Amino acid sequence: MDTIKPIHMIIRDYLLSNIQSGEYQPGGRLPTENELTKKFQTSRSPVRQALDTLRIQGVIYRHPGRGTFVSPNPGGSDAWTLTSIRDIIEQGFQTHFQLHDFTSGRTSEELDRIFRVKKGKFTRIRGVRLLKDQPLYFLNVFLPQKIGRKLRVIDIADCPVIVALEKKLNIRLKKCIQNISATLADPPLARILKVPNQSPLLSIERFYFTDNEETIEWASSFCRPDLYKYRSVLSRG
Amino acid sequence: MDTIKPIHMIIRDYLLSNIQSGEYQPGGRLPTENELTKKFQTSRSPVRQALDTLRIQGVIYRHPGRGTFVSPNPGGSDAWTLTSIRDIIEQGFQTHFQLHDFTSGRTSEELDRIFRVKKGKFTRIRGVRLLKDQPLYFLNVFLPQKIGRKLRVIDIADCPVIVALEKKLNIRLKKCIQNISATLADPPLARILKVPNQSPLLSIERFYFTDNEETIEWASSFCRPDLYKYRSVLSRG
DNA sequence: GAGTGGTCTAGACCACTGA
DNA sequence: CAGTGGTCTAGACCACTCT
Repeated sequence: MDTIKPIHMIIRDYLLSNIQSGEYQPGGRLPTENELTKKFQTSRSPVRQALDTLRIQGVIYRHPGRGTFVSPNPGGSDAWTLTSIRDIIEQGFQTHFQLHDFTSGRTSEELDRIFRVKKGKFTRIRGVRLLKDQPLYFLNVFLPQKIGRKLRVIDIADCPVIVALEKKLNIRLKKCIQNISATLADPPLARILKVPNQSPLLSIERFYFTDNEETIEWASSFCRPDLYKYRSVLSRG
Repeated sequence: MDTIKPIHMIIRDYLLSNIQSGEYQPGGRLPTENELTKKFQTSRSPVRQALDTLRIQGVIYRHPGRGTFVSPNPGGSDAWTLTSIRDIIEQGFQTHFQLHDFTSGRTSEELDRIFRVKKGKFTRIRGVRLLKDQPLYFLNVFLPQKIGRKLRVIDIADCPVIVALEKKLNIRLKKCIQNISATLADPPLARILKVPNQSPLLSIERFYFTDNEETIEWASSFCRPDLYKYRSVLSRG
């Protein structure tokens, strides 16, 4: 926490926490821009910036002449809504990670290609993420070894890997690209996830980037489709 | 086209088309805010609004002090990047739809729940979307019958259903919520998609909403994971 | 008519990067 | 140092909605 938070983020977080707490009900009306400028003693710009962020994430919707409203069903059902890196982090804190192994010194041409290096060495972290002792997904994370060796098992025991990178090593993740596909559970995966052999699995691959578009982490996960549904919101460009 | 396009959309489309045409190369630098304000004879606000939109969609990234750059690999590989409703529409135009059937008068309690009505009647459209004669996914669309009966087969022959709704019926779609999961191909689906029985399929369910958060269309699709990969971009909230 | 959000103007100060 | 993007101010006009 070396920098102060801009006003638009303060307003965004204020609204978000009031929506999550139920202060503003789904379908209910939010304060108008005018009211927010008065409440936070600011101008329209930061207020609109906060509201734009929430609208893009599908949290609210707005209608000229009528007002701003909370979108129905923000996360009510069993689906995980992931619209920003914040959501991935929050998901990590709401679930529990069971570490399988944590090894260093691995090499592969595929990893060289992903991280755009030559004959690199990498650290691999594998484990299962659980919700109430139910396995949600199997996770397979690769980091450049020069970064991975600075991490200890204790660092990733109670927080997501990306949070450990940010807090311990002060690496700021700026962007994440996801590829989503479907696959079948082979016998080891089936055993780990407690599903029948040859079950369908949701396969999510994530590339994490820093400020400079450097790839800093590659994660591949295999999710139980009955327990883990992926939800996203698209709006008008 | 009854309304004029705001400046920020003009700028956004200008940049987008120059990126897609290769005028601005991946990793290359875009004009600065200052240059864009001069080029379009406008102030910073609409310029920033255009750039913010593109950044959220992962098309560009920005760095204080350095400039604005085109993100690498915007859609280069075989994955479909869907970050807005525009992308879904564009995907529809880049592929071909083979209609299977188009029926009206269907009822079901599940549909009543989805469209928040009581004992409603619905129109169902089913078919396959192809790329170069290869089946990408099987599509199953439901609309309220009062809307569906205004559509003719010809209306959806050469454009996506959502475009037909907008052009023919002047219904403006504002938001789309997607649920993504994985499932297995049953024999009929396997035959249609030309994959082995019990193959894994990516299952994408989409709810389309109007201005007023009214559900106007429900679409369920089953995608071949080898030909259809779903990609999305997450950024810092 | 009063209020809403959408758009836009014309300034300002800041931290940061590169030469 | 001049230039970049990030943030913010204090206005303005518009189309739309509600009553």
